[in-house]
Amino acid sequence: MLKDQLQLDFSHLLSKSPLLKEQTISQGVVGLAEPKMAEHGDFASNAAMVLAKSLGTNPRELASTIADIWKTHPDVNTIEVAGPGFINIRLNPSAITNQIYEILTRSHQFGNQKKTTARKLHVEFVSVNPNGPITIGSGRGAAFGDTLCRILRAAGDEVFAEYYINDALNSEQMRLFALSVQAHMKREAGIKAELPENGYRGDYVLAVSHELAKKISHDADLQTIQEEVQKEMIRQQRESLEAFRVHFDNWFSEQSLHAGGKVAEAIEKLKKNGHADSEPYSWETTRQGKDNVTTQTSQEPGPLWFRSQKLGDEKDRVLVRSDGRPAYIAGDLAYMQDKLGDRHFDQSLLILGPDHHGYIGRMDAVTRALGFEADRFRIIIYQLVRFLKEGQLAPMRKRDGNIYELKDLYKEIGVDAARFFYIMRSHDTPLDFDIDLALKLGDDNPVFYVQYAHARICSVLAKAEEEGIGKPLWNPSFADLLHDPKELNLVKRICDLPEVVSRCAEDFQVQRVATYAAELARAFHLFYDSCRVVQKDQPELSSARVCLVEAARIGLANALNLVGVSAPQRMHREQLVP
RNA sequence: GCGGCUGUAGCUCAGUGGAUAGAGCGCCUCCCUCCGGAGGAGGAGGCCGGGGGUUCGAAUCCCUUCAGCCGCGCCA
Repeated sequence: MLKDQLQLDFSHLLSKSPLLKEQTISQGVVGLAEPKMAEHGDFASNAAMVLAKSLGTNPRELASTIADIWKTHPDVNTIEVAGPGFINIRLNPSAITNQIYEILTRSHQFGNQKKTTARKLHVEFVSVNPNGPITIGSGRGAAFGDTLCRILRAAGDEVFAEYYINDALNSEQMRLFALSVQAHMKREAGIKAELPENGYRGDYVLAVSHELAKKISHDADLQTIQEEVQKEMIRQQRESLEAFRVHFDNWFSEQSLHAGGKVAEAIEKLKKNGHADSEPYSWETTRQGKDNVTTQTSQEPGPLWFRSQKLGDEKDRVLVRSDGRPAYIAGDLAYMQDKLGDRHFDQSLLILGPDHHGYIGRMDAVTRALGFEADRFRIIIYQLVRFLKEGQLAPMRKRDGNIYELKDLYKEIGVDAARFFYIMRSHDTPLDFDIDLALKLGDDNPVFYVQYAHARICSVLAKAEEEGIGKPLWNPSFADLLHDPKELNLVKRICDLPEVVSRCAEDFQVQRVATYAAELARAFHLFYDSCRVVQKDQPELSSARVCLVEAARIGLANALNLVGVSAPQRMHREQLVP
């Protein structure tokens, strides 16, 4: 927006100057930034300090030379050199307020960018095993992943969100889950049945067993039970995620890779590339105290090894177990080939929880072994969520029956608060989710602060309608009517959105959108406190301010939409009390 | 041991190599004849974990060290 245009204009002006002709002047060299202190102007440039060295001049002298050049720009009001060589620029207020026109015009598209070459991105997230409901732990991945998808789309990329269903029939975990369910079904039918060792317990297992007993007999073969119970768990997961406003373009079945022969194909490709073999030896890794000790044994026949260590992994991996069943990584291999090879995604992003660090090395090896450039695949790890209830650390394990489901969380505090809380902190930071605090938050809740600003604007707009101001179109003559520092600050804050979006798309730090929303809400509240919008005796000013306030509403609504939080017309206090 | 992440106000955390370090909560004052007070103004509270380096300039980049959390299966 304004800043980009100025940087472009300024670099153009500089490149015409004989003094600086030798230098390559790009937008980056101009380096406009918004100073923290208002007295330093609307924008400051450090160009003189950056260029001084290569030109062999004094930064302050150079700064005043540059300042003289930029002073010719029509939007510049005053320009001065300060400190070690900063160039502080104050713009004509109308240059700032005229931005309102563009914001109003772009409306719900405001903040979205167009890229000359949109990347085709694949984003996989959540993908929990179909052996339990979505927990509050995976909820972070759901909120983060969905938000990231929305932001990447806004930044101009083509995004395909996919859920990878771990439904392989040869999965040990799923076999154990099916066995556990079968045992519960038998018990319910009054038949004595032992739960397998490390079997699944807990209310949800009983519930799903009960549900399944209505459809099939406990005598059914294990594969049928596994298929049916998976179907039911996935249905429940999907329901929870939809209600949490988390959308997937596709639910991808791991089993389809096995059944369709894609796993076998990928394994063959690896063998051909020389990255897999079944040398008749194998290693055994045992744990001695704190250390892993690897000893070479010579068992025959050995498994098929993926020689991932040569590709940067910490050790080789078993690709096909000694008994001929493919290991989990074989599915990953086929899936990668499917995404980057068959479906031609430019890049594949995989969002994983904190218990998957070990994944990075082997997946990078998988990418390389298949012959893809390493940077076409990227894992993003989010850190642990801990969940506190009544001051206690609440367990989330799936086998002790005491899980906290994502569903329960958003039923308690609402989807808006839950989503906002999940993404308002960097995914790199561990998150303590105190449910009691979240419940009593009410007034202090940052999401309400932002939503309240939006609702307040809607009230103002309704008031304007009542007073006959309606929804005026932006008139350039309004630009000069808005000159209060709070008004100018509000416009500048709104204008930050496009840059926030691009930066988030670069480094995945999506909490910046939440920070933006809170800052914009603050700028609005500050404005609201000192500038009355609807004033009968000043129709022109009122119209101008209505435009400004509508622009602020657009900024808030679009930011909230990016993080999957609603932008309400009004807030009801009674909604806070369940 | 190896690897990942984190260390910023009493607490929870923001922070684009830039000038005097930011918010919320909590604590202490104050502001509604008024478009929603779920708001606003002010106060107290900081060797940005320690040390070195790069730079005109470092909370931010590099190295090192300390502390905390997490991960390292022919499980997925």
